[in-house]
Amino acid sequence: MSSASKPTPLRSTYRHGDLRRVLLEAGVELARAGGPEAVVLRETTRRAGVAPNAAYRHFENRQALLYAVRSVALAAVARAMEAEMAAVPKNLPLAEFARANLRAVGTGYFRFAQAETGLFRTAFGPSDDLAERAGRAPANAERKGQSGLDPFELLSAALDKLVAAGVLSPERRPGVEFLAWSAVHGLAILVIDAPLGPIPGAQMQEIGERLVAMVEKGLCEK
Amino acid sequence: MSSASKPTPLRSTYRHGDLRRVLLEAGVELARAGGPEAVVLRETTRRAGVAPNAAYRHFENRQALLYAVRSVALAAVARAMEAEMAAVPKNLPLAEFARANLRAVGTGYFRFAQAETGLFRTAFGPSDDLAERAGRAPANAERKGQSGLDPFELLSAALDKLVAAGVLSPERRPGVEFLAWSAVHGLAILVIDAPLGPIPGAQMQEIGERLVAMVEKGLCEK
DNA sequence: TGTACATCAGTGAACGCGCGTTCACTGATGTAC
DNA sequence: TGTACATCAGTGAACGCGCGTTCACTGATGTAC
Repeated sequence: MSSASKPTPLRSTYRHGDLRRVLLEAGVELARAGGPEAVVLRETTRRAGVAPNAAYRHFENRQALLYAVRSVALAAVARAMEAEMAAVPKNLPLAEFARANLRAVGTGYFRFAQAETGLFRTAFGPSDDLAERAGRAPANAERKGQSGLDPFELLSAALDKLVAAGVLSPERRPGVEFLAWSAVHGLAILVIDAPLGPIPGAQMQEIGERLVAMVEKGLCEK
Repeated sequence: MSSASKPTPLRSTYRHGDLRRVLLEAGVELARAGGPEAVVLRETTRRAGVAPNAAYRHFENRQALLYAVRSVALAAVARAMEAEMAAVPKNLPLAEFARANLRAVGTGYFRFAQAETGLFRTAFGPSDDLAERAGRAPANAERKGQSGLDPFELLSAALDKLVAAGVLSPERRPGVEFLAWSAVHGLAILVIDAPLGPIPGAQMQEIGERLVAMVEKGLCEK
């Protein structure tokens, strides 16, 4: 047991004890820096200071690790949205509160996309596994925020509040989350990928506000 | 020169004569089937019936090939939008025509995303080369439609028409393309990646219409 | 019209890379007696 | 309290894969004379 020659022991025991968590955290770190395609088994184990195949004791394969990371990322998005919602003044009139709440959902989402691009892309990027898309991976406690809701459920709840406050008519309610989500997600992509060319940062904030206003207006008014 | 033993000659001359075009077409085909990450040098040359390194006579590297493919994809999007716009009745009142024109831009874009997902993702996917993002690859004739406008320019033109028709006030005009683009692009992503889970195809068409209506309303009304 | 020659498009072989995954193993741990 | 043993988390080595890219080459083409 000559321990001096090893490059970085990082752990004195033969058994790790908490490798699953450490691998997951390393995977999240990779996702944060490089998006879903950066979540790679070999690098993950390297960071955990462990042999590449050790991961197979805790994850069936690379895809399974990526799922776990994605759940963490989704939870992070949810928490960012919740934080934004928590900043909405509680003493507003009902209708106004409901609107502010929806705006908070949008800006929370949007800000997270700006601040944590890699995690955002991991959370919402294409799931290359068709099984997941087909719904084989259903509701997952891991992907939720403190409120117990995932990002999409937070949006739905905000829209329900809008109906309850009489701002959005009930018959227009069904499917509205898809419209709202499309707009905000599209803006997030605009910021992340800049497919239309770079946008001056100064303009960005204003565009975000105008977009949310557009959604609110386009959705609610007769 | 025993030609019988070769697996598939595909070409009798030693020189190809038109390899650049053939490589580009093979690359487009790969993009069509698998998006930007499928545009891979070795497979492209394989399809062209040529040694892998032959590509370097025509493209500096893989990235250069991908750019060329992206330009073709952008031109295809532009043509799809133009086709949709051409279907707008010419005899409508000015304001109505301008609105219909904007809707055509949106639905053309959206339909292309549905019909040609791989090319769409190639056209608008993240450009992993920062140089391109920074603007080193400026206006490119290749990426335009018959009208000489690229997809983004088509959208801008439609919005200008909206102003000219008095539907959109001039002071609200600046930056509006980003709002409109965000909404429609977000919907396209919704369809392609289904990050919110599968959406019944029947609902899809309706959602598309409602989204475009939302944009129109949210943009124009006071 | 015929011949010598420069050009340069495509060849063949090889490189190093990092990846996911499988195999037979080893040795620390915790439990049963 | 002490010993034998089963468990199973992590090891070490290896596999095959497809990729981008570089090298020195070869031989068909078109031009100059």
